[in-house]
Amino acid sequence: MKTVLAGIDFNAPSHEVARQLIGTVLLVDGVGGRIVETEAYDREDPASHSFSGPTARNAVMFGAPARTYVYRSYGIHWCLNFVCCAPGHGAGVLIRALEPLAGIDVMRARRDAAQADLRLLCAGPGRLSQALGVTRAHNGRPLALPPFTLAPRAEEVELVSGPRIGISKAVELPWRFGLAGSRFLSRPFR
DNA sequence: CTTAGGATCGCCT
DNA sequence: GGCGATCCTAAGC
Repeated sequence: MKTVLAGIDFNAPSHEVARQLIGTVLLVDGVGGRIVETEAYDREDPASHSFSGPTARNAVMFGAPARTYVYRSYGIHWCLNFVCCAPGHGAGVLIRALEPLAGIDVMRARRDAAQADLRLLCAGPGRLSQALGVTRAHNGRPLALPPFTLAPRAEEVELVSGPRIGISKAVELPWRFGLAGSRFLSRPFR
C-alpha cells in the first residue's frame, strides 16, 4: 500500500525522500516554514540509529512510514525525522533546517532571545525542533494529521548535496541535501 | 575568522 | 564508562 503525502512517495528510499522534501512546507500547529536541508539515514547505514536493530528509542523507525521519529540529541536537544521506506525497514530523513515562514514570533519566543537572528531561527536540527515546539510528545505521530501539515513544493527547486554533518561513520556518503543558494542552511555546502 | 569546553540523556560495550 | 545525527559561549588569532 502506497503512502503518498505532499506529492512524495514515502515508501521510496531515504535518500530519494530526503531530496523530494526540499522545498516542501512543514508546519506544526501552524508554525514552521520551507524545508531547505535534510539528511538520509538507512538500515544498512552505519551512521543510522537503526543500524544495530530496533531499540526503545528507535522503535518508530521500524514502523509505518510518513510518521515522525523524534530523539534526544546529546541529552539536550530534540531532533525531528520522517520515517520512510517500506514498513519495518528502519529508514528515516532528518529535517535539518527550515526557512521560517509562519509563526515567526512564536518561534522567536521559544528560542533564546539572544538568538533572534532569523537566519539561525531554524538552522540546525536542535534549533528547528525548539522553534517548532517538537519534543518526545510528538514521536511516532502521523505526518498527515494535526498538529502536522506538510504541503507540496510550489515549484521545482535546485538541489545541492554533500556529506552528512556530525557523524563519524559512513562520513563520505553524500546524503545531505539542500536548497541551492538558501541562506537558512545550518552550514554551507562546499 | 577558528577552536574548545560544557551541558546532560539514553544506549552501547 | 564512553560516546553521540547539537548548540551556545568564550577565547584566541
